[in-house]
Amino acid sequence: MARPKHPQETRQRLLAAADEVFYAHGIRNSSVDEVAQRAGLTKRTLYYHFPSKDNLAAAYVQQRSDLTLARLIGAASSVAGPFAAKVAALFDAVERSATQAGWNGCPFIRTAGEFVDEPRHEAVRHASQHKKNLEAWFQAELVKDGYAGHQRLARQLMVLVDGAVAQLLLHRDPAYSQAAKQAAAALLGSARRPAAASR
Amino acid sequence: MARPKHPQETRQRLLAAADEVFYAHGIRNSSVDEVAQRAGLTKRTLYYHFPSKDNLAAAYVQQRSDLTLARLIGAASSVAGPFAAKVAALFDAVERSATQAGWNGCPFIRTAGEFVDEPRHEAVRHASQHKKNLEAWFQAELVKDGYAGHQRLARQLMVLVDGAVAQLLLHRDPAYSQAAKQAAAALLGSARRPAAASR
DNA sequence: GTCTATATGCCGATAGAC
DNA sequence: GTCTATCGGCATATAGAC
Repeated sequence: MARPKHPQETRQRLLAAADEVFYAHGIRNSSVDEVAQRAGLTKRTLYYHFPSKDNLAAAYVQQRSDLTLARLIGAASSVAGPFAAKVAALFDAVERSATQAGWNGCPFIRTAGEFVDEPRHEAVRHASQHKKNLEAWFQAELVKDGYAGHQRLARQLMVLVDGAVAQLLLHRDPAYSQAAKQAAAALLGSARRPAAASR
Repeated sequence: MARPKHPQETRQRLLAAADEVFYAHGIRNSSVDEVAQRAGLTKRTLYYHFPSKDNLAAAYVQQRSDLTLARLIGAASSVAGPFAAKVAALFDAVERSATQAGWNGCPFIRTAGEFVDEPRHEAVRHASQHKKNLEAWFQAELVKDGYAGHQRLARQLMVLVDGAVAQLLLHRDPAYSQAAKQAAAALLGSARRPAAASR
């Protein structure tokens, strides 16, 4: 077995292994043995770096949230022009991920579903917070572009994104993300900026 | 322990118990002991009526699908007038369910998430089929009302329904189903019937 | 048809050596 | 810091009595 000298490296390796295993099979359906083995370590070492499986699961969701937010907002922000164009780019990024091998749905919705009988679980709280963070970014961009009804529009965009992901998981058919993208464009189009509408 | 004489009654009782237990905790996170105990029977009797836990899980999802479709389509159909009004009633029915104690999200999305590493599982197939059945009803109603683009509109309605349910599970806030209902109204309004638009 | 009792295996977490 | 070995519990599924 490999024996890294620096504890932070070992911790990161365990987190990377947890990400693969938990995302592939679900948290409750994975064992800490699987995670440790994937990291090339033993269970006992895992428990040296993490106090419990629940704590490891929470760290996994938190790390996923950071990476996912950076990827989604990055894909949207890489496009110049109005907010509607950025939203279209975000839906395209979602579709690209979802059509790749190994894609297994939204880890945050899946975590909320897995631990529906433990709503206070730290992993569930991180999952909810992730969605709130994306919604807050939507809202800030809508305000920046002068949209009226930014609160409702941001909620509708969240509904469209998560609805598209749910359908993609159920049917594995990109037609649903296309439909969601068009719905987002229609909603943003009909709720034009008041400044533009009054000119 | 109660000893019903008719096997069909016992089977139904086990199915009712499975519905409660599986929906409350998830399928993989429930034991057949829990289900049998909830039914007032023993595990051995459960295995007399069902060949395996997987088979029981599939029967649970199938039964949930029948009841859910009847309830949703019934709530929509109880409203007179155009299809848009029926859709609004459907979103209201979803919100009423979701704000009741014991509501734990969409069992079909949750099942697809739980068994994401077993996509051929019978329970997963029933869950996908359930969504396809609701989408087919949407499409038939859209055709009946003379909407153009009924295929895309039906997909968008599915995205909005499941997106609303996902947000309701994550945040337990009916503002998201309200937002989804308004988005559905806006999409149906801007995609008016070609007959009405050309008159 | 329903029961008690059990086979067999995996789980999360820990003891103690080095 | 990482290892080998193990504890106690619970899982699905089955044996055999009545």
